Amino acid sequence: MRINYDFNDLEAFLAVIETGSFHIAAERLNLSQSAITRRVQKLEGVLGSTLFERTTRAVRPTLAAKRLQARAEVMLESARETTLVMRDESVAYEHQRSALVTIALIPTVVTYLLSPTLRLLQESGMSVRVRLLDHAANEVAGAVSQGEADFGICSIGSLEPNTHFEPLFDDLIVLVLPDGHPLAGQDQLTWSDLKAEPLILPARGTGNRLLIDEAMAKSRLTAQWTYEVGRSTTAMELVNEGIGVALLPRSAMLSAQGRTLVFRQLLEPAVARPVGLLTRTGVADSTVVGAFKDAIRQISGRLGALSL
Amino acid sequence: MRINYDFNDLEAFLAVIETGSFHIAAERLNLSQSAITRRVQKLEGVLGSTLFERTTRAVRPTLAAKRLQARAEVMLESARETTLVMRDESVAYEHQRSALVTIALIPTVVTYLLSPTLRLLQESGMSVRVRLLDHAANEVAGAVSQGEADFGICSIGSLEPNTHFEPLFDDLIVLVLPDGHPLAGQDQLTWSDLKAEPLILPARGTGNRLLIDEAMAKSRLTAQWTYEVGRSTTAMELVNEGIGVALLPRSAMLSAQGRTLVFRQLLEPAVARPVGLLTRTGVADSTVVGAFKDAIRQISGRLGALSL
DNA sequence: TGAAATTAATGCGCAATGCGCATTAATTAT
DNA sequence: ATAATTAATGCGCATTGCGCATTAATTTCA
Repeated sequence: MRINYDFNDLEAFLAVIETGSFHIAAERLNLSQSAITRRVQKLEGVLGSTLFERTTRAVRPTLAAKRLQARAEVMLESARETTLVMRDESVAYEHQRSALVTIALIPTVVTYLLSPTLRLLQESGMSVRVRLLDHAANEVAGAVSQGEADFGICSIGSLEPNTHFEPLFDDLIVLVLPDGHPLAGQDQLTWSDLKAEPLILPARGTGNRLLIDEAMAKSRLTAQWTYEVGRSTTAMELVNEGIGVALLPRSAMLSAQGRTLVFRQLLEPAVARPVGLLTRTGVADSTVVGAFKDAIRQISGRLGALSL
Repeated sequence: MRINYDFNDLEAFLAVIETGSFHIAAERLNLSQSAITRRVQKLEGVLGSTLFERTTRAVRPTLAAKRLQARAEVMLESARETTLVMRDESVAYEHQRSALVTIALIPTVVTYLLSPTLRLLQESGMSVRVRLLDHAANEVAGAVSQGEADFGICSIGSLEPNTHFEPLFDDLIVLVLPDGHPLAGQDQLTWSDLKAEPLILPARGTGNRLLIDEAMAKSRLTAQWTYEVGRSTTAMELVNEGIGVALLPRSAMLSAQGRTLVFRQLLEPAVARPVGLLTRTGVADSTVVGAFKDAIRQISGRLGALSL
């Protein structure tokens, strides 16, 4: 779809609605009145709506104009902000990074990997601020690629061209159930066992969702979800409250201790994703960042595979 | 501020970044390759950033380009939606959404409000898919304002001009501690008690963070955080693992049952944020959306204030 | 009631912008 | 070394956007 109006048309429109006059709007924007008329006429043509009921003596916005006003304001402000951000971002950004480690990570690895790492570094006397960008995997990759984070811990959902992935462990997709659920009585399940259950699935577009959709296709199931969530913690809350059953990474269950939740492996096919360090290529680590990575590798090697 | 680029420039830019090639992008948009080159050059000139590192054989987006990408996508989609809406094609748009409810919400209200609501609606026989956009408060407001969600449940961090906020309950900021912590022995604490603790704070730019910074300023404390996190669940994991103590909304503690965590109210000043329903103005609710909101109001009225 | 004042719409001509075609320059692949 | 590929640039033409001048319409005022 081609857009046949531009920000200057929106600017003229807003000036007219705010001043209630074409010629005053023209003065405001340092244009001629006829240029303002033409911009508004252009907008009316493209959008197919009369925006002002006007005489040579009075200008009144239509309902359509009122509906467009808020949108136009948002669009114009967004364009202004984008211009400013693109022109100013890099200097301020670089300056703020000197005393801080920023790690982008999927939240399910906090208990398993990050907490032991932070404890180890605390015990070794390291004192540094840590900013955690706890995102979904796609956003972790984006944050690393864009240099917002020094490095990432995620699964390889979407690799960016300027990043390198170092696997640490494999994370199985498991079925999360409330204790006492009929399916909890079996040690292992297949995807067909999900047929009659109200399902809680990860959001569209995530790597986990793609894997689940694939596995269901292999099992000739259609993905009949009832609830779709962005965060594994939300899913676990809903399971805990008896709303449904969820498909989640095994590592998410480490933060579920004390909950009346159980998990079961799904076979035919078993689904797993590698989780690891994501680093931007061509950028040297600071001493602190290198120490963080080494500590994570050490902890991961020590812990071994997640138990089932 | 005059905007000297337009939606077609953004469209060309996105086509190049998505295809990784000027001439493929040109094919996609039914333009010549030289027109694509010129549009990108124009954008680079206006925004003052090189967007692609390119040879005649390879095109790579710069960091600046990755930053611009998300913004450009939003701006272009907003313009497209505006065009459709103004042409009254929104009738078809609304029709496609009738079998699904999309709710944007801060995750801390899942246990307290959403699960009881979903259970109530399940018991009343309502069968509908629910998409949960479980975001930070600013993103909830954005999702509602842009029509991505039918409504939101959030605290009033950033109100968008086309939204209406209906308060449901007040959410206190509390100190979250591991059981057995020295400060856990007191029923109530002041902000000065935090001085010697490794602090886990919400991310910059969030409403909770602003409130906390304010309260610390009032107590003549500087915000000496050690860890900064995006999600309250990450904070709770870190507290549970003994990494530090966290400042979180009271409602977050409802999902901490079974954990060896306790919370304590902070006084002088006591800090609270109203949490409620966020609705886009000028848009009528479908029957299903109205039922969801009524159920939430009913549950909230029944539950009353969060206990301390 | 008629004349004056005001203001949006339109015609005209000129400058600016955007485009495709053809060509050049650069970079890979063979 | 040559061929193939692809982004950049020159050129000319069509389209778009503008201000000035004028027209048409609508109020205001004596």
